[in-house]
Amino acid sequence: MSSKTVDKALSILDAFTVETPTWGLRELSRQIDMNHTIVHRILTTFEDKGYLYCNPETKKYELGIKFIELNNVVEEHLNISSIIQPIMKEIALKTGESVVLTILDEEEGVFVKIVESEQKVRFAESVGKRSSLYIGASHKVILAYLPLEIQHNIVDEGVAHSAKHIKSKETFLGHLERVKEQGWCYSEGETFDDVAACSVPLFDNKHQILGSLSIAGPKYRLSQEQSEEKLPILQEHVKKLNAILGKVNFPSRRNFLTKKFI
Amino acid sequence: MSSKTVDKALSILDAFTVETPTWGLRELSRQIDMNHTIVHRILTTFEDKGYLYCNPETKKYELGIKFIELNNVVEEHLNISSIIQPIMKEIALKTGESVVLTILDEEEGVFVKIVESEQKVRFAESVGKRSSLYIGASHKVILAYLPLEIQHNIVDEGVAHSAKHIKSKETFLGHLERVKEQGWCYSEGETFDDVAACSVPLFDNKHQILGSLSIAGPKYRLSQEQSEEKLPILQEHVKKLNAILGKVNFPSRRNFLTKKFI
DNA sequence: AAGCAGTGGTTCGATTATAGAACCAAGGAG
DNA sequence: CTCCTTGGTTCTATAATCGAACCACTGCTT
Repeated sequence: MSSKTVDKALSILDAFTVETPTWGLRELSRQIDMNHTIVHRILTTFEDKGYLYCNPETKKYELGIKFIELNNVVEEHLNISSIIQPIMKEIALKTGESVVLTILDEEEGVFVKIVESEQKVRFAESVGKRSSLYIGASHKVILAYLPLEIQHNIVDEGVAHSAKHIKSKETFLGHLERVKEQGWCYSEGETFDDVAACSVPLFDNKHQILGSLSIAGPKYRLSQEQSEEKLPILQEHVKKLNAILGKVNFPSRRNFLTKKFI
Repeated sequence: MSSKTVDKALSILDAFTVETPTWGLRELSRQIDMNHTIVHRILTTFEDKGYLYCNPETKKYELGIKFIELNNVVEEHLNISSIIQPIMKEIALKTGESVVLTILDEEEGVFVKIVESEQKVRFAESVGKRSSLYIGASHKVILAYLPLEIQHNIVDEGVAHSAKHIKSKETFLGHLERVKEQGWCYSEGETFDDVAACSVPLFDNKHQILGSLSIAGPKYRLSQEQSEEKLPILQEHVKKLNAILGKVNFPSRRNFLTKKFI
């Protein structure tokens, strides 16, 4: 049993996105189809607690600095800035490309950290981006190490959305099989047009997939051949990283696996 | 009027800190003195909504990847990665020291972004750190531009906490006055032992203080003389930044000012 | 192996916080 | 001035919450 009130409160929070970062009271209550009284009460509660900020001039609400603090709690707990980011920086330096850390969160992949190369291609704004596992090398390499049943479900979902890079369910599942065999995945223009990526898997201490590390750059600089040249650098560092992740008990987020089958 | 239930839910969230990032059910309900039933209901609601993750082995709860997403919404809205961070990188490159962005949030200062120098001094884990305005150059330079009444309150607070760098209220207020006159603040070993910093103020489009930008490094490398040599670089870039912030209408977080006096 | 103390989690009736229509006051737009 | 929309408040029927008592399980001690 879960709390109706808190559930509503979190639905309200969910409305604050990169696309719509500020909301007026009436506007928001219309959007989520709730009485404005309750939206008002919840918004002021968030504000009192420092979770939202209400601009006194526009009377519009936006997410508070609190979320920068909470983000840090998560990053520290996942050892991102202490362990993972230094390795990402090294890879970025040696390959000259941006490095992306993707984490499996329930049935989706989230870009959790991006270390940009010196070259002027901006990815940083994609941190926090969440998407389904059938699209992009960073996500597909994760999918390749998940149970077949999950793969079927997610590929079905991709087919239903008529993803242009999926020719047929069978060929795509075969592709995933090869990805798992070779231990890496390359893709071009799937998540972003003109961007290519090469990804390798990350595992926890029980050898379960928990995410991926990718190098990403513009297509013209990161063809399949070029990325295969840089692959050994990526693999070498990820080997180190996986050895560490196997010890520190990185908290993987894969409850959907256990829950689905109970 | 604010929602009792949501208020409780947020108090529960507040328990998840860098120091105590995971909680068991009973443990947490004892800590915040709430019946474990209600804590359980709220925790599962957060979990259902992806805000918390429950480790199926330890049965302990921790903050979810969701907060990385919400952090990004805030950072994008504040133009941090698009506008501020590039300028911070340039300053870090030219001065060779780490650069810290501090934002005034209600009556406290929060380290919002840190760009580290190549030198091996780690600050990144301090992102999200929140503290009172009487300590550290980054915070004091903000305080210096706040109304005198606020300065009095906060310095009183510092005296009450017997902060070792405050000799007397009067000399400290005089110090703040000089900081405001000269437009920058230097400090040594206040926020962290062995760390010195030099800070300049950031203003919004109505010339109200909204934060500060600092260079920070180990004392031995950043004496007052050395930091004054690097000050022009900092000032030059912050001048550019302030010109931009004056246009983009950076959402300042200073409601305590307006609210206090109504 | 029985007993105990600790977990996480659930049930259900009494209690209490919430929901939402109706209401202000204020600010544009015409 | 009127109309419309805004943020915000009031008040009571109603529905969600509270919390004692409960279960099942685990690990420790006797």
